Amino acid sequence: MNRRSFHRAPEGERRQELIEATLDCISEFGLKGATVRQIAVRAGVTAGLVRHYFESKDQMIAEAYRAVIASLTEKAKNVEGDPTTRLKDFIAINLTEPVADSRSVSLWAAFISQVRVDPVLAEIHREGYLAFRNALQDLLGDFLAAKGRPAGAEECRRYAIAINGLVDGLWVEGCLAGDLFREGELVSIAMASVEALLGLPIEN
Amino acid sequence: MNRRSFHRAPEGERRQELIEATLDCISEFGLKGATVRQIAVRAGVTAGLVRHYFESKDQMIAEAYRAVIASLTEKAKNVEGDPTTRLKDFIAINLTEPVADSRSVSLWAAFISQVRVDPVLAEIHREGYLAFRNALQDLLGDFLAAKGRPAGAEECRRYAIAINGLVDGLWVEGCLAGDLFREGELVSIAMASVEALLGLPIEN
DNA sequence: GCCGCTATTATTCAAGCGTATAATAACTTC
DNA sequence: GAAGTTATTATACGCTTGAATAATAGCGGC
Repeated sequence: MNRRSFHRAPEGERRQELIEATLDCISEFGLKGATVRQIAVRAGVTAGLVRHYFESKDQMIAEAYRAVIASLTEKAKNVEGDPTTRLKDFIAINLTEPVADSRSVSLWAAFISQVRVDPVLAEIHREGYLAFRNALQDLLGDFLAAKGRPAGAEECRRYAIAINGLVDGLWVEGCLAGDLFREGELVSIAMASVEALLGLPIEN
Repeated sequence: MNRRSFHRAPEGERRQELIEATLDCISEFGLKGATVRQIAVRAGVTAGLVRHYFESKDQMIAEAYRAVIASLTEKAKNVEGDPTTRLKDFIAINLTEPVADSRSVSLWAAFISQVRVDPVLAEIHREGYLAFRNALQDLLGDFLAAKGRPAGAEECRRYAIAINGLVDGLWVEGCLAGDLFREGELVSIAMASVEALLGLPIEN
């Protein structure tokens, strides 16, 4: 009975592979289908290895959630250019692949559904949400100032809440039932809606 | 060894109790914590009874999802009065308890996360989403007509998509982190946003 | 080219899972 | 109030789960 041959991977690399495999399994089989064994198969290793890299399955799940939030927010937070371009890009990025796809929303929903259950995940969620909304709030502050209509913190906050809600809602709808919308339709609706909300054109 | 005494409930009533217990367990322990045994404990019966009322656990879960969608949509679809009042109530109802609470969003997210996994749940989701959005679309058509600005189907569709996204997004935010908002703040933001989107006051 | 370290595999374990089956207690009917 | 029906309980079965343990194979240092 020969053992499988294997490759000893650098620690960081292997951890990342395991987390990626975890996310694959959650999106394809749901949280309860993401078993240690299934995850190991997906990562091309045996189940025991999981516990060599993570204290428990729960801890690995929590790290996987951090990875999801990072991938959902990093692209949107790194927009560059003048305020108008950054606002426009922020909206478009969040409603276009790869941020907007069915895998992402499945992962997002799976973790959201655990926020009430697991305080660790609740804390990770809150941090991510506030960081995202604050980034949008700053973006809006810059945009309004550049358009010659500077707004106070409270006004920016209300705009940020509304636009964040709008973008999130459209993101979910588009991810879950993309075939109900025409190509680029959600971005177009979002752009027009934000213009109406702010009472300003998003043009240079 | 004496058996437990028990009460023979009417079929409809017992089914409903089991579904309600299922939803309680999902919202408190997550989908994977909603085991047949746990659900039975919550319903005050023994585990075997589940299979007397449902062909399988999966079928019971699907019926539970139908119940969730019904409870999320029935209140919003049954608004009454003139078009302006109905639109106003539609927004307020969706952003106030009992529709807006953390249990609801946990349930919603748990099922959403399974839409990719289970085609049965996917079909239930799509029906519910379209019914909800179409109800909103009709509401908007009536409202715009009453305000003397009748709109075609395509225009109403775009408004419905945007406002549905806005309300859904705010609903999720409020349910997950209600403490980040002041009392009535989300309703107020939503109302002002819809007025801006439509370019009309929501007043009689 | 051997040695030592440890990442990885293989195997095992108790607990919990959904489901199947048989016994029985509660209610209906007459 | 006895008989018949069936909703409900109790128990058992085979499988999967997350985790623990022991054996081993890959690899860097010398």
